[in-house]
Amino acid sequence: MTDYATLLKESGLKATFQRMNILERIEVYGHMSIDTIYEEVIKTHPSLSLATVYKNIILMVEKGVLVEVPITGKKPKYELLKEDHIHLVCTECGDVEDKPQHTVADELFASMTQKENFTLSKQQVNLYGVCNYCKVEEAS
Amino acid sequence: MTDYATLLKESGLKATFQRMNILERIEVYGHMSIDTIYEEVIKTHPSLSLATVYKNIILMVEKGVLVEVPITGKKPKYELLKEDHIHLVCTECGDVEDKPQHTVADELFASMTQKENFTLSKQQVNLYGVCNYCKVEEAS
DNA sequence: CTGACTGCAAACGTTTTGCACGGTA
DNA sequence: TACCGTGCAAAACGTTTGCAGTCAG
Repeated sequence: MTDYATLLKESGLKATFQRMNILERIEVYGHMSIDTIYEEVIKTHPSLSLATVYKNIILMVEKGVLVEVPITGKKPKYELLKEDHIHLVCTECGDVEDKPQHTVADELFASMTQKENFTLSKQQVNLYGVCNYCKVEEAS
Repeated sequence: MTDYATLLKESGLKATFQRMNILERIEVYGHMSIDTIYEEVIKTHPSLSLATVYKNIILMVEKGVLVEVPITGKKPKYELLKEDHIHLVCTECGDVEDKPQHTVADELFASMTQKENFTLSKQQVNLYGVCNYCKVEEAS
């Protein structure tokens, strides 16, 4: 459980209830779209405005509190900035799974950064495929 | 230089001038957004409608002629379906670079597919970072 | 010739904006 | 108290849709 108030203040943002609720919901769910964040937070904070969600997501991405995860054919999702990990993004359901940094992945990063002259940001290594749940669904 | 007419017909689509122009521009540029496709094609085909571009991109992605490449914080780009490769996506300028399939990457795919029960589609391995051009820009 | 495709214009949903009010520090 | 942040409603924007006319096969 993160101290959202401190996190926000360290990023130069005021610790409002709206922002802390947004961060708390994202931490619980892992990865959320704007819509889902809004729908979740109004359950406990019904006066929340969708415009406020938009403004805050943009702001918190700029400040590096949140990270945007793009999804093929769908709206992007947002997660808290956390330690390096790989995203497995399901092309069927859009679900995002975090996987710990992998030694093979490290080699790939080193190779790309050195040989290809392209500095990889490890927070954004997104591999697209079909998750286990959707594989089972497809078979039926 | 691909035979776009045959490619389209094999996918069950009529080979219209609009579609062939769209495919030709995408092949030349490598990766394009809807806007850029429209702006490019009207240069040689001024009566083209933006709605037609939307309809055709959606259709050709469905038919597997085109592949959508999601870009953090930007609109998606589209490329022709081609042999397996890795996408290096620049988080600064949004530019996409293709890199040939890498032996290290193959190991990563095998690992994810076997251990993690997640079937990777090799056409969609997108690594985000900062390209060489933007690195030079940032330094100034 | 016929169904698929196009272009237009309107409709739609999402995101952004401006502003008066309210809350944090 | 001062300013940042919120909520509202309107505006702007990107995308989709319906339809009448056109074209590829």
